[in-house]
Amino acid sequence: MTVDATDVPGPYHLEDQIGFMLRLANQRHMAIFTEMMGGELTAVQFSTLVRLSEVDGPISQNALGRLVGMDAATTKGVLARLMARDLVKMEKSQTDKRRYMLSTTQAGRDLIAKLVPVARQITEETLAPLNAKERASLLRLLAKLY
Amino acid sequence: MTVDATDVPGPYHLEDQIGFMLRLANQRHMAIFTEMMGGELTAVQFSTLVRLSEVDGPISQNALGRLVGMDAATTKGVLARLMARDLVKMEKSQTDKRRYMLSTTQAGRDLIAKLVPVARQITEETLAPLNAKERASLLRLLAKLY
DNA sequence: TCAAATATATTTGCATACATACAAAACTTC
DNA sequence: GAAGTTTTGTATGTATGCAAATATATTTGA
Repeated sequence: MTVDATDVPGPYHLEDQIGFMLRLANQRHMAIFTEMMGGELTAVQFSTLVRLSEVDGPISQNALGRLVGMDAATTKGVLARLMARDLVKMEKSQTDKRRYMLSTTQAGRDLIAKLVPVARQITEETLAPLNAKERASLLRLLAKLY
Repeated sequence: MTVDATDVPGPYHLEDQIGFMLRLANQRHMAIFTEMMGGELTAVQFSTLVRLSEVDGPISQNALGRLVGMDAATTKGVLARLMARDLVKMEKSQTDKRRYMLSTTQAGRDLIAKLVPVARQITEETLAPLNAKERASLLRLLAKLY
């Protein structure tokens, strides 16, 4: 009877856990985002507005939420805040009475145009510790995880 | 006068942004964590309890929070929930009247012993799409980001 | 066609997470 | 040892994020 080293896991270090590291990296990014965006939009609000301006046909609330990776409850709150600032508008669908049809306002499109360059700088600042090859590698690996 | 291609940024795609990808990858991990942990502890509660059992000398609230990457306000809530379940205990420091000295209870240590194997499985499940080399690379790159 | 399954939206409750402001205690420095 | 700074803990408000329950409307399939 022999001992198999693979049966003996090493010590459990938080720093070796993907979840712990994802949380810390995300926190660092969020700090950079909040600071550089100067409180204009949160990261989720920005993503949502960018997506809506991309599809820019009218789209339902849930469908837009899915495109940004938010569940229905979260989506409702994010859109409520965007609408309160007149960056997004909502109309009842004629064909499907459950739906609201969402679209950007001119103010929403103007704000996106202004903030996209800032968002590029935020990405640059977050990735500053990595070279070009490492950046591509990281994005590729993250994309595999979901 | 010539045109420099580096002056013309390409289109802005959310999928190329590190922040968007970090958020999605983290979400996927959290879903796996919540499901496999069966509601015993949240990811942050687990990390906090593991850290506290590692240092296992008494430690102040803020100091523990910093070791897990939480701010003071978040730390307070997390510890309140762990204490309510008798996984952590708190005593007033004699030498520093501002401080609470935190330590794990026997129930806390027992729970950690039971859950560490589950946490290993959660990490494995989250990283399932990657081979060994990719996993090491991802952890290394994430560690550079904060 | 009508019942069952789906899709959409809302609401509530709980758990991070950060900004901000505050009070008390301890430390540093001159 | 007094003044200024730092640390610790608390409280509040805002913003995700998910689970679960509810209600309504649409689509599907037997």
